Amino acid sequence: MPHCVHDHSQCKNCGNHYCIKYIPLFSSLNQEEVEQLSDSIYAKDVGKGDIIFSQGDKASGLYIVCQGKIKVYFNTLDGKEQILYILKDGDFIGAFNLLKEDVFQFTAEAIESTTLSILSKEAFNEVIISHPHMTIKILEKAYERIMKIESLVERLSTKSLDAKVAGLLINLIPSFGKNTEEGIRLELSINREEMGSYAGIARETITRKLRLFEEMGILELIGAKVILIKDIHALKNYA
Amino acid sequence: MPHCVHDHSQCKNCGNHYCIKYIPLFSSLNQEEVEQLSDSIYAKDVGKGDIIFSQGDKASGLYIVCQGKIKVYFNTLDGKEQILYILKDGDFIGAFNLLKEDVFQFTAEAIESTTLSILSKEAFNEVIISHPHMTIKILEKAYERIMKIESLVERLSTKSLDAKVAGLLINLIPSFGKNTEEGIRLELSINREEMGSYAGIARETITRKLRLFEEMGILELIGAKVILIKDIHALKNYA
DNA sequence: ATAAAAAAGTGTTTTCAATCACTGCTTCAT
DNA sequence: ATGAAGCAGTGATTGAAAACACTTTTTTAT
Repeated sequence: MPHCVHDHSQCKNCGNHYCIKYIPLFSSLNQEEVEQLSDSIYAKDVGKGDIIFSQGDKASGLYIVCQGKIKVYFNTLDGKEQILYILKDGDFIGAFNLLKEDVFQFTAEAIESTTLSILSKEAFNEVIISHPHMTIKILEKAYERIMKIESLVERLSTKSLDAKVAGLLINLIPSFGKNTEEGIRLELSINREEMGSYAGIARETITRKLRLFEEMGILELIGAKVILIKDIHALKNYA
Repeated sequence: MPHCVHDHSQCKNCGNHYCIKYIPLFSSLNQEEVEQLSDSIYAKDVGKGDIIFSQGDKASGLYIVCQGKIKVYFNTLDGKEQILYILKDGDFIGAFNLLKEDVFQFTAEAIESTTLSILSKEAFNEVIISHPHMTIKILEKAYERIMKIESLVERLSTKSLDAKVAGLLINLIPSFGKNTEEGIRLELSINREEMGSYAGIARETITRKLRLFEEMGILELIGAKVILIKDIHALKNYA
């Protein structure tokens, strides 16, 4: 279903007027440009566990997360999944693959109910040729992605498990964290297995290290899906 | 010393006429643009082991490798170095850091005698604003870098050491490999320690795994610095 | 050419996280 | 509401790579 341009009432998928303008990537476009683009952008709803694209698929579009969260991962030789990124509202994936005739090296899967905007390869190429300031915007996003993955390398290459788990938790804050009086509340939509596959360690080790941090008073485990980080400074000292 | 624009005789640093045009990043610029840029580009020679910039330094320029090789690494918590990239002729580093007011998260060190071209932050910002097709070129390079680092994550997250070492060797081919009749000859300017710090494993383990591959007939160790890959297909099967 | 220093190789020991095997706990569907 | 299935927690075991300690080789400097 195409995205709305003029009025909320025209769009069943999203709750915003002029919703394309609310996608950070397109925020610098004017009204006319937004209208042009709206014909090439389609919204798609996916549920938890749904695969958006798979390792090996030909890259055919730019996927923008409007609402929800997806994980991007690949399968290692030893049959495990390694998460590369967790994307939330405003993030996108697939742009760079469109510059070259290319195949996805990873799989994207929704970890909660998610609304995506999908821009076709053709429309994408047209936009970046005609809008240099958008190219710069994409370049800035590319840089963010480089920073993220370089810090993932940093976490993966650290031998200390304490540092890995602390680093993981800090990394999860932008995706799942909410500030409260007691501290930062992580409301996770990933399970222990997935936490492990993001940090590159075993599920059991995640459990044990979280318990360790809890015993030290750094955090509090509220059920399996909520972690209250009570002492962020102490945590940062580990990472 | 400024780069030559007009004639070899004006440039003591490099052996090419119009040498800026030989930097792939600038290959699309016309004569006039090259002349404009040449005032802002300086060449610098560094020797093996020289530090080009350090973790924590404010990013102040774009560093282009004209001739030679540099390693880009950071120090992990446990006091080890993790190599992120090995750059060779035509590669550059520091561009993305200039988009934001930013500090280098890693150190760059020459691993052999190297000639660099350094473009100031100001000149860089000017160029990318006024040359959209150069922005796209940088974006393409950004994508290459993303691909490289994502494949590093893939190698680091694989548990099997055989796969790590095989993956390392394959990764070193573009930097150090030469095709010969007997196979691919790696003439390394990094030592075993550095191979280890690129693959995220111990020096001794590199030694042992290389010996293993040699016993299997996949490669031949010619001294410490030369590796002849005799069976690239077998090697790829491991990675 | 030679000594000194750095790098590489090697056998042994140690360590610590993965794995295993199981129990307890949620979540989900009907 | 209830059973089933998936997820999380836990203690014991194991295995493999890191670390260690040393020798040998190579490189570097004088």
